[in-house]
Amino acid sequence: MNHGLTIRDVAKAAGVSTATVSNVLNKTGKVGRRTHALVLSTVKRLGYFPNVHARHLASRDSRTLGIIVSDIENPFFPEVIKSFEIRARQLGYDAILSDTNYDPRRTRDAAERMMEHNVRGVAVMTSEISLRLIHELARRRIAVTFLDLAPVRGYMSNLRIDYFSGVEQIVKYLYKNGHRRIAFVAGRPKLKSNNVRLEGYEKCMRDLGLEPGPILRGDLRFEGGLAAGLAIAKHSPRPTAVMAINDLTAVGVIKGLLRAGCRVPQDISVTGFDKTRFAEYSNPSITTVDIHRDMLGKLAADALHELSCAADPHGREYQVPAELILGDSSGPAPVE
Amino acid sequence: MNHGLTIRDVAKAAGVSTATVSNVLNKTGKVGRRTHALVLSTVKRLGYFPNVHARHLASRDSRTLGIIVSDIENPFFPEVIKSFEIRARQLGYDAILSDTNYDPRRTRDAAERMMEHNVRGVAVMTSEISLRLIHELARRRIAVTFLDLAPVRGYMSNLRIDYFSGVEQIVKYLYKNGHRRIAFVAGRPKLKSNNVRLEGYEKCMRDLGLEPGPILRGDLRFEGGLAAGLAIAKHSPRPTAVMAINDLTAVGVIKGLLRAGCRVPQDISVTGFDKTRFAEYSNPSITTVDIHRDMLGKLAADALHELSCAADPHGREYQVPAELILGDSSGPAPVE
DNA sequence: GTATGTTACGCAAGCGCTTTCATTCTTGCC
DNA sequence: GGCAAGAATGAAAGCGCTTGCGTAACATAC
Repeated sequence: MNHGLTIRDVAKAAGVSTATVSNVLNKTGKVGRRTHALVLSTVKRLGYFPNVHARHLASRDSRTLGIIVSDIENPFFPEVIKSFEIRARQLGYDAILSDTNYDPRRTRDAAERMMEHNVRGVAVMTSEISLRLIHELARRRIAVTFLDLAPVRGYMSNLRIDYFSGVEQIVKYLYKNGHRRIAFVAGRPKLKSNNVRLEGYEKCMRDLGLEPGPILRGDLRFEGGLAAGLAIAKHSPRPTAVMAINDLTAVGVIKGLLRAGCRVPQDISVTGFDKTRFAEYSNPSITTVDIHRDMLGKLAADALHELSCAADPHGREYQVPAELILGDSSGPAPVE
Repeated sequence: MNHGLTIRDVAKAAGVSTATVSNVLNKTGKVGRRTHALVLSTVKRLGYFPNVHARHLASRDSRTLGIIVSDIENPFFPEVIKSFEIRARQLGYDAILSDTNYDPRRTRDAAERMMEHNVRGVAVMTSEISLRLIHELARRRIAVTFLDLAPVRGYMSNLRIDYFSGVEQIVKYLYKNGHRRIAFVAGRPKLKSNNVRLEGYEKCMRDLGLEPGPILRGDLRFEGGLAAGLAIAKHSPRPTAVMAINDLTAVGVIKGLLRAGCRVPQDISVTGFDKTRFAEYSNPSITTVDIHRDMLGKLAADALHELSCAADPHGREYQVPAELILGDSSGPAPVE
């Protein structure tokens, strides 16, 4: 299947040894100026590209980082992936991506793929991963970063999004605008990041002397938001504000409310979370929380680099701030 | 960097040769039942995973397909990527993804990455690729599929989305609803797929005895649509319908129109293209055209598989149909 | 001129696997 | 029981590259 040139072809054409070509390509600085230039021009003239597989095998180092996400179609991930890849490349790594589609079996496959590729590290951005796999990765000394999941250990770092602060900012903002009955549309009860937000909401409400609720079930998607929106419109007494677990849910909630004849934000304010493009492009645009997804990908790559290079790796916790972004979906509570 | 087990460890533990282990793992059928089972259980017990790099090197076959997209954050791509990867895996390939961010230099990098990885084939889903690179790929006998771009040749197939039919369906639908002044918001003039839509619009309009225009410049993104929407609202005589080059543009157009005090669809109908989630989740939801992105990814993988396996490869043209999807952003033309 | 240090380069081993081909083991049959 | 044919297994070469080490070439100091 390989119809390309080998390093030997280049060496022969340049009249040097393969070692010299290799040294030039890897910039080890062991080659003289003249030879260096000669080799480089020969490489270019022939259109030679080194074979990564051979390179990785010989150097016993894949210089590859992996990223496992649960759903590339979830607007949360593309930006994370992009910044991860850009940062990985800057650091000299190749990056490979696996999508698990929220399926534990495919998460297994993804982790195995990472092991087969002998990656230096892998950013696990899904919660469907089993403890067994995590141990397997640790056993092979593959660096790992998690998202709001694991305690830090030798080869494992953790990226912690400050969900609580984000939720707190929303609740306080709504409170300041006169809202007292604030509903919450939840996501998947099994997801830790979801629960953090839900619990944060409950705590903040109580701290302000408000009774949490109603709390509706969602599914992190448009459909769940839609159903919740329809339900909230009929709820009595009707909440004056709805906090949705994420933007997609908020979009659904708004649609449901509009369909039920409620105006947003005049009758009911709605907030989202995550600052996806939906928040900006929605009509009305959505008040949401920016959790800096681009920083997330970059940090993950940095963390993996650090872990995999350290002689005595020491997992760290990275904190990613959350920031309230005001949109047109929220405003003062209606006078009663 | 490699702390894993090798095939030799497995062979030793099972008391067989490495050749036998390899034969078991590759299911060549040359190994007896008893030995087969023994090896398999040993592999499992030890937690062994073969090293892809060594495997690819030795077999001279990467069994890898690549996909190059221009922007993973563009909602057009994630679904394509996903179906591509799923299909590739079904066919026994590893899939690698590169994002070019619309940058010709990064497109170069991406193509080089594909060569370094010795991929069997690559799906090029961006138009920033140079002829030189295409030739380089052909020289290495790497199968290629393009999106509405290249003529088919030996190692190259083409996926053609039936944009014309999609545009035609929209124009006829609007015409039937009484619209006579139909504006168009274009994308990037250099993109062939954009021009096909624009020219299709002009032709359809003329065929119906209508004068095309006004034609506004967009950028395929929200911002361009927003500007166009604001401009159209002031246009005199005001169009009763706006066809946007894609959904994101349509979202912007709607926002612009609303901001300028036009109601959608009562005053002006708006249509999009591509059936991204934005179309569905927008308020109002957008009348758009489904170009079956999932089919696109799957077809690309199939096409590459076919090309790379054929003894005498023969590029083909694959046709992907377009389908009108009605939303709430369009309706009868206002009576004048 | 020899001894010493430095730089530039080549030799060759070997990364973990596949694959060819030779060898050994079964099995059936006369 | 002996033998050929076929099935099962192993030995070893080699994929394209990196890298440790050795050597040649040259400059410098005595």
